[in-house]
Amino acid sequence: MNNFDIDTVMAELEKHFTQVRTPVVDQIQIQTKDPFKVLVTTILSARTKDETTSQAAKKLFEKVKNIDDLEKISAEELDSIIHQVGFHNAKTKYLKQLPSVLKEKFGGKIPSEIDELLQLPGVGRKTANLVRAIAFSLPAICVDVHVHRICNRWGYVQTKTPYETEMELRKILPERYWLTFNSYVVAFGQNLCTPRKPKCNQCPIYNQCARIGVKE
DNA sequence: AAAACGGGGGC
DNA sequence: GCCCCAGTTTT
Repeated sequence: MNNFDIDTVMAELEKHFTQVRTPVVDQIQIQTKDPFKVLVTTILSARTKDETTSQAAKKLFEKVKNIDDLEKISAEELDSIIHQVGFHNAKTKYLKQLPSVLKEKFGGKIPSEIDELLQLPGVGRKTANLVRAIAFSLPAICVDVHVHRICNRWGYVQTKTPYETEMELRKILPERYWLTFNSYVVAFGQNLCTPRKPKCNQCPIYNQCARIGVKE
């Protein structure tokens, strides 16, 4: 039934989903690993499509390249640039608060620890972990809805909340997979292992999966 | 624990 | 038109 083996699963995910899609921050990362840009992009990306986030971020970075630029830009202009991302009213507010919080608490530098990142406006656990992983190449497990759903579906964890999933994965997921896990699982979750009607008949790891909660 | 925030894309 | 969505904050 459930022959779940994380090495087999990761090998299959690498084989099938490396090229499919990467998080928007990875697209930005091609150009820079600048923690400021990674942080801003990641805040903008919350529950927003990558393509939309990417367009807004690129436009924004033409005018705003660092904390000082962000401090100077007016809320109106900022909003006009990022209006196409979802929740832009809240995100405009967060970005306007960001420079003062960074300067007062962290000496104007982007912090790399989770507890520090969580003090920034608009940054929750998912964003904090993603910034830590992408901008600083430090161990982090980024749990979004895909990771939470799929790890439970596999039977790899049995958890109620994304936070519990993160804590459990910290214990059982080999650290060599931490940086890539989210990208692969998200690509897998978008293309095959969708919330409803997953394409189990096409799944390369069908025999690894407990299919908990899957209606076929 | 539940509601609120929001525009974009698939069908 | 309707349904879904790579979260975080506020009530």
